[in-house]
Amino acid sequence: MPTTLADIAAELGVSKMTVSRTINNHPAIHPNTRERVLTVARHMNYRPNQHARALSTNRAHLLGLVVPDLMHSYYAEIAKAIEAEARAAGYEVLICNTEEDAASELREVEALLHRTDGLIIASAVAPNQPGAYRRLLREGSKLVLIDRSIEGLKCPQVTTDNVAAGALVTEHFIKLGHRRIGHLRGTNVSVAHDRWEGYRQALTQHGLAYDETLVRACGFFESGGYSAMRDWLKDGNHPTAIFAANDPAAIGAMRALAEAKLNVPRDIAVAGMGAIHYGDLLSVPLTTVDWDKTELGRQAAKLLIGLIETKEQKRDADRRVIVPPQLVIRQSCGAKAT
Amino acid sequence: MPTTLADIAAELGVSKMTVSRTINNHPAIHPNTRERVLTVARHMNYRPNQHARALSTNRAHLLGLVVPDLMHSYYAEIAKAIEAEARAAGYEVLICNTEEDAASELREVEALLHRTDGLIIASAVAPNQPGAYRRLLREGSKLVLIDRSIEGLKCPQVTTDNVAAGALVTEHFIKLGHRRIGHLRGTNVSVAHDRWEGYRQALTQHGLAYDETLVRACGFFESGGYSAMRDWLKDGNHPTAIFAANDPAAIGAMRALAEAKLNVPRDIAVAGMGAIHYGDLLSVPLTTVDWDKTELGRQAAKLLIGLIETKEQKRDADRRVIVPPQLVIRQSCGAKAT
DNA sequence: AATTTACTTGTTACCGGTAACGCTGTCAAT
DNA sequence: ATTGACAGCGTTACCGGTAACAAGTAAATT
Repeated sequence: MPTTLADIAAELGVSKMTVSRTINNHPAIHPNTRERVLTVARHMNYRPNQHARALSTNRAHLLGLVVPDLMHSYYAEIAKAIEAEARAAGYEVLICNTEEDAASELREVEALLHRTDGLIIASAVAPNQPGAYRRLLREGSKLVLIDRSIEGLKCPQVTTDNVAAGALVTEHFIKLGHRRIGHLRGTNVSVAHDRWEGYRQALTQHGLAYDETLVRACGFFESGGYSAMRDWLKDGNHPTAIFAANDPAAIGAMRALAEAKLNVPRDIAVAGMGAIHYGDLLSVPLTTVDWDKTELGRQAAKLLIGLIETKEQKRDADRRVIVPPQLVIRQSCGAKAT
Repeated sequence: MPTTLADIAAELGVSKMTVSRTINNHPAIHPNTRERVLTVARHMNYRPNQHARALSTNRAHLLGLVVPDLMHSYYAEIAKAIEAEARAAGYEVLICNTEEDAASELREVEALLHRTDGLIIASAVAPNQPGAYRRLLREGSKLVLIDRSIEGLKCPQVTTDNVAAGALVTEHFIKLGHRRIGHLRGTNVSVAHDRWEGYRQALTQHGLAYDETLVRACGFFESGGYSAMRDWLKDGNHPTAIFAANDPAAIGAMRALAEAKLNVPRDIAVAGMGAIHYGDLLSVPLTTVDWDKTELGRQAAKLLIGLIETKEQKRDADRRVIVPPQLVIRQSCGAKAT
């Protein structure tokens, strides 16, 4: 059985409170006492019981992180940054992988809320369904949305500018001379909508008509990009350039193209989004849009910890943080070397 | 304030215990009562306080996972498998990233042990320093080692056969006609030792002398592989084939080779280990050794949960699980297409 | 009818901490 | 000498659950 405060107190003939105060660096403790307590605590190998502490203080020093795909280096990088930031502030991080499933996400979120002090969520929930999260926020849960936003939610949200990101890619294709630019859309979440919006804006701005037949859904996984592209090739009438929902989808699309013996970028140009790890080392280095994922994670962690540790609702309560997106030109788009 | 058992009990005019028993599916509850309790619980949006429960039962339903590099798809895949397995058994997973730093690993492990029911560790601690973990085990901590083993520790360990894996790669190079096969070694952990051992065994078995000058340390990160290879090229007298500590290191080495305008595999053949995600899509697809990481994670989670949930020390207490390694031949080794 | 048995519910204490308040003793100010 | 302030430490109650035991009631047995 591990040592408790009471054990130390008994050993020294003082009260539990004295020991507790010492452990928590309370000022009203005599240096001599402090010394004696700390010595015995160390000697008895004392470690505070976090559950008891959490029960008492209603503070677990635990953050929850909910991501749709831990295997995607994008979220792994975010997770790593959050973990580092949290640890520095004395928090641990509980990670939950949802595989883009909104239903299981909501179930997990409910479970996590009751053992953590707050959650950082990259949500798979449709942005026009803020109901569940609105209720949680009303009940006082501390939430921060990361990567994907949900409108009308009074909580901090940390994202990139996905409209700009989508426009960046589309514009780049236009400048390279493409006129039939296709878009593989993600699922029904903000980033997919925004990237699609950016795509349309760029087309319009450059005098190109938006053509519905050039947009297909593919989700955010490689498998989705692969099957969407394969079907498109089978159906015929495919575009000369593909802007995919994200890098895994782009890689899936390129796999379908390779199988069809089509050359990227000569036959079809491809670009993704999110700057996956090793995207530069692929057989056809992937043109994409990058933004500072570490910053994303760091900001989210900071905001959440701020929400937790400040009593009054500060102006951070529904702060929006936007990290700027940046076009990364590599070979898959067919641009001459930069 | 969230609803508690007492709130529900008061609402219904029953005791807390009746509510508690209902929530925990205790059999001795009248169906009518159960129904009434559950209805009110749902209506009042009740969620059990996990800290209180943990304090009472000394069971947190939380597992800790300690990995050296979350950005490495290898560990992300393991983490994902563990998380799925744990969730299915009613556990959540707390993830800690150590960046291969043994000191911070031990610090974190201490902290995690007091809020989890047990840990799964891919340890960066040297295998001949089992002291810290031996003490924890003696104190009754539930530990399972994954990926990397530490000898003489009475806890389950789940790994692949790294000696065989190292031999597989080395033998493959030998069969391709290489005589000067170099090895980039990882850090001072079991897998690095074992892969090195397999390398030496294969050399000896095929009548090749082990040459110390053909082995250099590079750690387990891409950066280490890069700088080790770059230095080697600068120093001259490099081998015709490189067996790297793991896939990131192999990728780093290939980057150094590319910078030196050397062709892989024509000028130097390369192989890694661990089958990183997208290793097949690199500009030079990476020859590597693969094993079932999902199985690795699943087994580790099962064993840990077994340790936690069974009272007596079962024979699982120091079970070894070995998943078989398998050579994956791609282009970086220079073999003709398979 | 008396006793046993099974089923259902309640009581009490405790898990290991912490908050809030109270008590004692010392020392400076009046 | 009295008072007040303050430092240092203790008491009590409570956080929200659960284990262990007790007890009441209805059905079954003798």
